[in-house]
Amino acid sequence: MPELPEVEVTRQGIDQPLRDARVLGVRLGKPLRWPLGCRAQQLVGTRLGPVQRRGKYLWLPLLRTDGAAAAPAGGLLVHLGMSGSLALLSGGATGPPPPPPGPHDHFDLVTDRGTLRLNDPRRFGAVVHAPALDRPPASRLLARLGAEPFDQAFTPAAFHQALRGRRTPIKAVLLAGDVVVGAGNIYACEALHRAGIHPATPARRLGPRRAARLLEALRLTLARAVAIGGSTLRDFSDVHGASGAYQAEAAVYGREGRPCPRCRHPVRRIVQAQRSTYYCPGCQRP
DNA sequence: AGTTAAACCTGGTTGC
DNA sequence: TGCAACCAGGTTTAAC
Repeated sequence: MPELPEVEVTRQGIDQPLRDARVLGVRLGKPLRWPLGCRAQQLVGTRLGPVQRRGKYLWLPLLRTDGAAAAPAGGLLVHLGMSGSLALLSGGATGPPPPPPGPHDHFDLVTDRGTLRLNDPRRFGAVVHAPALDRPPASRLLARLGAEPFDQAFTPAAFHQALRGRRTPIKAVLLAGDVVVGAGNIYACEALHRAGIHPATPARRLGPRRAARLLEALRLTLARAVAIGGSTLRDFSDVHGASGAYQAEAAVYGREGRPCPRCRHPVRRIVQAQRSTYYCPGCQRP
């Protein structure tokens, strides 16, 4: 489920409501992809700092307040995997207690401003404690990530340069996330369609003009998705339970056999790197 | 070194 | 209706 837009929508939903929230407790459900990496009790009494996003990861900084001074207590690195979502529930001092956890609710962060609950049926997601973003295990998980797509320092020329020498299909390069992060299967397909580039094109065959066009298409696609709440295929919802709307305006993803909105050719499905790729053979060129 | 499979886990859909 | 096979938003790890 969650690609960059869904993660960013989630970040925006929890950042302000949980700013400075005091952690009152932690509840763990079934095991996620990796263990938490610290004792739950270690988090109690800390306060939440500004929630950040790196790629498809969220970073929830925790500060320990010792009298007047605020000492870093590390933070939580959260990944939503394929089927995860976060919900912000009432609780603590703000209202009625949160509903009891369901069978797929695997992590609760109970605070005085509500309970942050991770629901993840497939359990590919994770909540991992680290002393800092640039220290293990966070640094190890983030080490291979490419540029942030909205980083203006990541220029079309830099993107073009990063694609040189890679004969892997451009779709697979976008998915790998070691050049630029954020696109998963939906938005990789959509960005390539918007750019008019065939997904099987070897990355190194993209010249500076098409590379620039693809980066711009990726930015427009991701920004549009963030603006309308991301995509909800099945599991995803924002922290208030609302669904995204992008899936309704996808041009090719999940639309095999239906006409391309740009040129009316039937959308085709192929498999690349064990994933379905949707594209239009009429207006996406190798 | 660069690319490609296998693995993690659950649930919904499709087909016999 | 029952059941097997296949599919799904991601990423790490091991193997060609």
